[in-house]
Amino acid sequence: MVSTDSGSGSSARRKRADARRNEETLLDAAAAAFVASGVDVPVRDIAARAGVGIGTIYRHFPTRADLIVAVYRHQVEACAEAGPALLASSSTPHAALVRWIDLFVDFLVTKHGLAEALQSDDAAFETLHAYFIDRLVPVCAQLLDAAAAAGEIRPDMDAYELLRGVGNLCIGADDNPRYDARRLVGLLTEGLRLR
Amino acid sequence: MVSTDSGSGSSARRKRADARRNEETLLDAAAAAFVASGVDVPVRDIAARAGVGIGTIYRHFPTRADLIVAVYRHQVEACAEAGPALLASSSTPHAALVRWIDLFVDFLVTKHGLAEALQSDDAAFETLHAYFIDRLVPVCAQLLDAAAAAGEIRPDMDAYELLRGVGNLCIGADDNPRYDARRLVGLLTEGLRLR
DNA sequence: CAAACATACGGAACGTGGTTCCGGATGGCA
DNA sequence: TGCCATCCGGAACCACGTTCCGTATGTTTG
Repeated sequence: MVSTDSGSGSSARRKRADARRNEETLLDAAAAAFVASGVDVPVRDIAARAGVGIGTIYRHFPTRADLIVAVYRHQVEACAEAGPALLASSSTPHAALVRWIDLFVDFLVTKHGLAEALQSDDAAFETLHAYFIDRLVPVCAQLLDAAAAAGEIRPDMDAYELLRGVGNLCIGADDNPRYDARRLVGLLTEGLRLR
Repeated sequence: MVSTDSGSGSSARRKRADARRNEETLLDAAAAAFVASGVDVPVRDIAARAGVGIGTIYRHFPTRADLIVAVYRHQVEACAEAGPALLASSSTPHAALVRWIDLFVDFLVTKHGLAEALQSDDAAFETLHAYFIDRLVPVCAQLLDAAAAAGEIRPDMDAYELLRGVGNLCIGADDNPRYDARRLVGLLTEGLRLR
């Protein structure tokens, strides 16, 4: 589905060996650079870290967003797949929703600058934005629907809006002891509740 | 208190006439540019609009943050002063808090890019950040205290955290019909409520 | 009124970071 | 081994913030 033509792709023509090697190296270098300096680390730094030229990055990942998506794809997929699982294993749909959102928040606040990039209106991040929305909004909608059907939350909440809100609340959450995104998100889900 | 040495300042030495004129022109040009292209409009554009050189901007406003603060100072002051007034005129402290936050949200969502700049960790925006915090956190704290004393909200909410949260929720709120910051902020204040 | 000085102006120039482009290198294959 | 498609490196270009200094102009003083 999500054409991962890298790695051991079999469809289309096989890429040259050095190209595949470089793609791997780049993903590792980017992941390390993101941890060290945030997702807005200069492209040149990633290239240097990987020991390749700048052009090589752009050939493999046409935009910075593609690189970010590639680095975090596994984790986003895991988050998306956790939705239905939580719905099945939690005591109530609302509990599942809260836990799932916690998962999302945990993911965002531990990736320096990712929440910022996600909400940026810079055209370069369009792909990133689209990927998160495409993958996570349906999951969130399913959880919201279940909770609404169970009469636990107000029925008029839009999944896209909620996810953006949560994402926004995660901005600036790292290294700021005075700002606890989790608490605010908790307030939000509490406000969602019907009473 | 907030030394506005421009305009008709009397303390210290009087600035040269052309300098005072330019400062006025720049404030007008910046305000217009912010409306037209957001607060992150290129400095050169503001200079061109004002018909002055780039150096002139930097002499009057050493950082972009200083310019933004100067442009919006009146509105921020008005918002700050509205706090006690609302507390006196509203039926309950919680109502006053909600109305005051609405005021703040209205201000932020109508200034393209201001919410983003406010939460940016860019060192250049330090002054902007500090000004908003200094001026608005005490007001918000007063409203929170009153509502907490009245037993209307949970007593453990920090004013700084709440303001940052609200500010974050305002990011990307303009020209996006799918994202209504006001509704999410409403959810937040609802979640604050004791029940 | 004019000289002399302080103050302010304009914009070239520099640093940084993203992105493009193309001459040269190199893996895959006959 | 030789050829060609593919890929690599990094110089070069663009956009933007910011600095710096030679020049211009308001202001003061003789």
